[in-house]
Amino acid sequence: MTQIEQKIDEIKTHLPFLKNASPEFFKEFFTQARLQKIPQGTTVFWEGDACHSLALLLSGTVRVFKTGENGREITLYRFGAGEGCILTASCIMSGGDFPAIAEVEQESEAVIIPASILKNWVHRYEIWREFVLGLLAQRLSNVIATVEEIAFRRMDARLAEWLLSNKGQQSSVIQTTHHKIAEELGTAREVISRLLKDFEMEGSIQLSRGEIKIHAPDKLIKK
Amino acid sequence: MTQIEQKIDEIKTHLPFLKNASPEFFKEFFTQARLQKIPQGTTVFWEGDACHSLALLLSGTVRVFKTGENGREITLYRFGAGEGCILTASCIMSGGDFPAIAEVEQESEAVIIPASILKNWVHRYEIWREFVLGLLAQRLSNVIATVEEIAFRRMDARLAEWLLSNKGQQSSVIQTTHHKIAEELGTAREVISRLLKDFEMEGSIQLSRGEIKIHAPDKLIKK
DNA sequence: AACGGCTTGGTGACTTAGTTACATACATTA
DNA sequence: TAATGTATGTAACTAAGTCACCAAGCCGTT
Repeated sequence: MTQIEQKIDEIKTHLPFLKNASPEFFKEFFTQARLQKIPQGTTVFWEGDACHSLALLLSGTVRVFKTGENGREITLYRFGAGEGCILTASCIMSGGDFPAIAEVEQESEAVIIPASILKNWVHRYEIWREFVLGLLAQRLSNVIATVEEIAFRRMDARLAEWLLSNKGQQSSVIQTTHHKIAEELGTAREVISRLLKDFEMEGSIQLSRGEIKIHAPDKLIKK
Repeated sequence: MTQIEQKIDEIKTHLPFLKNASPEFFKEFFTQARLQKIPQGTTVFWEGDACHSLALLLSGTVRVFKTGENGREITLYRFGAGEGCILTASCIMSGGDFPAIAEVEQESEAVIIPASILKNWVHRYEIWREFVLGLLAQRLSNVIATVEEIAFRRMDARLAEWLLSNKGQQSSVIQTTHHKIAEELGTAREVISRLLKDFEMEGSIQLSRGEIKIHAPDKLIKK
């Protein structure tokens, strides 16, 4: 197996929709696709950017978020291997601007598809259409779920849930700062510190600098 | 001009994308399309519904909203003539459930397209694709704007804005209840009553049962 | 080790928003 | 006009967000 064949194989495992592609699309995809490593911390899109290309991730994760005047942030969703920044696709198709900020959280390797090619493929290949529409639909329901979260649920419940779904399988330790959690959930650092202190008081967790240890997950579930 | 020709003409003015349609698509559209009147108050979709057809509005408006356990509601967006319930299209294309509730606010006349036909057209007609993708992209950015609103902006500012954008051109009177405004903005009736009272105290508006009269729009703009 | 600067977390006081539980006021119809 | 239902007012309390500042831990330099 040549190096190129190996790479193609790797890309296929990360972008499963390619497995059902016609030979024609398959060939064209690999003719146009350009591989690129994107280092951690890179801002892929700024709010208001025109979109010139779509990134399909093979590895790493990207966080898409909004910022408010007061400097607070809220995460809309993240995407990882096999997914693309569908907001890009959305604004390529509709000609609008990118309405948020997208930042690479963990170093990513991505296939870059120029905007004009993306649009062309949407019209020519069913499999690509299905892929793009599927992602778009999924994002829409992600963001609607976010609206529901922040409109109706209490902060302590959201925080408890976040803690539970962000601990490792066995470890039960989370390495993060109060500030980062606040940006996840769209609130202020002080609010998170306060609630975490409460959780610590009731014995659910234990706090130390840059680290949260979960002692009683069952107590958190009940929130 | 026959009655049918007249109707076709009317539909064309409400669904402008048809003006650029190929004769082939045009013919098929009018073969499949079924006209239907939907009375006010009808719930078009319940949360969790499977979607069997898409409604394209010729007149009237539909409100799409979420409800929380405590009975509160929040409006995600509304759509009117020339637009379709794109969440339907989204879940038709991705096979998911409808993640919210859609209710007819003002009696509507709609063209009903069965799910299977919709999907078929997406693959066959560029003009239909553009239409569907355009709506989808627009909804996504609507809902993202909603997230920003509720995550970062103060209630008094949101209420002031709502009042200003819901008054008539000259009238400056809004016929509604505090309860309905609360459901628009995703908060409790008491909060709206309190803020409106404050606005009245400072002389911006005047309250009476079922009615809000705006006296000093400039004071509201500053919020 | 001592210093300074930076990051992280803690805290109190205050404002805004959401909840609970009623009390009134108005409007429609029996 | 009595009864009922809808709309609004309000007080008391809890939850969340803001502001101002402090303290502790961390890291590099001297």
